Parts: sequence; C-alpha cells; structure tokens
Amino acid sequence: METRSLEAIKEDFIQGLSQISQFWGLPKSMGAIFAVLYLSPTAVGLDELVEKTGFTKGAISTSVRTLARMGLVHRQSKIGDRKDYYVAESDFYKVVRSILKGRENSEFDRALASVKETLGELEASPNQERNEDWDFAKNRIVEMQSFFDGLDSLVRVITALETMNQNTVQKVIGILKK
Amino acid sequence: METRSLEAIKEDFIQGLSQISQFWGLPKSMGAIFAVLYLSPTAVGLDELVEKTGFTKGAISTSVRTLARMGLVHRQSKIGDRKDYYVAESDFYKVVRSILKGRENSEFDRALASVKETLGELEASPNQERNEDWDFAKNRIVEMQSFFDGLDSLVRVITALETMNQNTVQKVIGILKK
DNA sequence: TAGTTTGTTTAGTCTAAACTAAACAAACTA
DNA sequence: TAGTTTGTTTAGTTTAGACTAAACAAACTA
Repeated sequence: METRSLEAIKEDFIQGLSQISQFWGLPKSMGAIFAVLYLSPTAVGLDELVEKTGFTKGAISTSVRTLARMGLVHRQSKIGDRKDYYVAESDFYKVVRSILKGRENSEFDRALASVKETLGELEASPNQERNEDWDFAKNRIVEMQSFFDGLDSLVRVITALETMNQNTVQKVIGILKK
Repeated sequence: METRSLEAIKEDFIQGLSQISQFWGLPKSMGAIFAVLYLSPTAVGLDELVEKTGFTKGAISTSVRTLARMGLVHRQSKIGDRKDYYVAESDFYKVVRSILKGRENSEFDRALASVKETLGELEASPNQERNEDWDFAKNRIVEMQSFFDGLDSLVRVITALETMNQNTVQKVIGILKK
C-alpha cells in the first residue's frame, strides 16, 4: 500500500468533512473549517484557515461565526495580538447538546407552533363543521402533537443533563435492548 | 375569534408542513403531499394531490416516490383501477425507524467511510512521519470514530426494536433524568 | 388499430444561498 | 497623521436543485 504525507491525509479528511457538511445541508466551508481546526494541535487564525481551506476571507469569516454560534468551535484571543484564533470543540456530546439548545426561537419551532395553531383552529370550529372528516383530521393532529411533545421532552432532558458521554449512550442502549 | 372552514384550516396545515419540510432541507412539495395524505381519511390519487397541493404531476410523482422510500407514505392499488393511491404512515415511530434504516448506502455512510479511511491511512504512515502533529491527528480521529460508532450502535438498536412508542421514549427520559 | 388514461422522464427555468472580490471599518503602529 | 493589519459587510456571480412543461412510456379500451 502506498503511504502518503500527513498533509495529504489531512487534505482528504478536510474534503470528507466538507461532504458530510454539505450532506446535512450546511455550507461545505463549515465542514472544511472544522476539519482544519479539529486536526490542529494549536489555535488557528483566520488567514491560516483561508490558506488551508481555499475559501476566501469573507466566506471563512461568516462560516466560522456560525460554527461558534453552534458550539462547534471556540474563538480565542492571545494577549498582545489582535488576531482571532479558533479551536475545535472536540467533545461531540457537548456539541450535540449545544445544537439542541440553539433550537429555541428557530424556524423549526415556529413551524411547529403553526401545527399547534391548526389544532386550536379546529377546536374553535362551529359544530356544523364537525363531520367525520373533521373528526379524522382532529385525531390525526392530536397524534402528531403528542409525538412532537414526546420528542420535545426528550430534547429538554438531554439539554438539561449535566454530563453526557459514551456511558450515557451505553445506558440508553441497555434500556432499549431489553 | 373568527372560525374558518375545515378546508381553509387544512390549507394552513399544508403550508405549515411545507415549511417544516423545507427547514429540514427537503423539498416543500414533500411536506405538502404528506400533509394532504395525513389529513385524508381515504387514499388519495396523484391527480388529486396535484389539485390539492398546486404542484405539477412531475413534481408530485418524484416527491411521492421519495416519501414512499422513506416510509412516510404507502402506495396502494385498487382492483380494477390502474391508478395509484397513497396513504400517509401515521405511526411516526415507525417512520423514524424506517428513515434510520434507509441510512445504509447513503451519502452519509460514504462520507463516514472516508473518515474511517483517513484513520487507516494514518496508521499506514511510515515511522518518520510520526511526530507530535501526527499523534494529535491520530488521537482526534480515533475519538471521532468512537463517537460515531456509539451513534451507530444506538441507531442499530433502534432499528432492531420490535416496537417503539411513547412509552419507549418515556423510559429513555427516565434513565436520563436520574 | 387508434385513442385514453395513467405515471415517469427529460430539458429547461427559476430561486435560494454559498461563495468571491472588493470595499469598508476598526484597532493598532510608526 | 498616514499606513498596516486584522475582521466584516456588501454587491455581484455561481451553483445546486426544486419545480414546470412537455414529451414519453406503458397499460388499458373501443
């Protein structure tokens, strides 16, 4: 088997995370940036990110801020240096919880609220509208609500956890298996 | 409060699910189609979906097939009628498992495989490449692997479940809380 | 056979948003 | 003060992919 330089391998990794990023509907630049930071033992500045990823300053600037908002990277300052430096968050469980937390006020919740609103409107319908079709729709929407409420409780519990790690996952797996 | 006709309320619900669909990076048409089917007590044909959603035949045809592949809708035939009819899957837990199952051979797994490949290449590096930078990268990628492996086991267990319902979720929440 | 009724495929359009290049702003330095 | 070094914003380009319109295919019907 042919062996390759560490730099070449890192470049492949960057491409890989870019693909994953794009698969999840996120900008490819975000995956690339995270990949660079994740494999770097030291904090990395914006200009170095430009160099390593091939994106422009503007793209990096906006993407890295989004990453920071999601909790995937952290911004650092060095004393006597006005450059910003970035490091990757390497605790993925922390990342998961950070992303779940950022869910509030999101487009997602607004859309879900509209589903809840549908239920309210149905219940406010005058009696003569209440045929079998109405009953069916009402029941369906109530079912959907209760599913989403379950998910919501789950997310709430996860974000409230003080710690979360491999062991947490193992415990859950244990419960599900039996 | 003003009351509205059942049809008007349904239209709002269709818009709501279209939004959610788009939020998750899926075509809006998929959300709209599912909404129509979900609120319909009877199976619905392609032409009726066109009418109720406002999308063209082509769009409905492709979107509804994708929905079927994901397990969100089911195709039905009526004897002596060569039209296809569709119904919504109303058990969302079933949907979740169906989606998790369909994960194999997906773009996601191919990307993850490339991460695994990165690890293989690192381990095949000649000794003179192995400085602190190499060590750091190797450890980081091993950590990432183990996170994804944990997720993978979890998904595997979920897809293997014979049943999954509100109660399952409640049990998990119970575990996490304590 | 030609004509219908259905669903699929294809070629092209339109839109959203990621990205580039360059102007800008802010904080420092000589 | 003018000049640097940094990050951000903006105007415009590019691209991906959802969607439309129309051709097509397949299965039936007269």
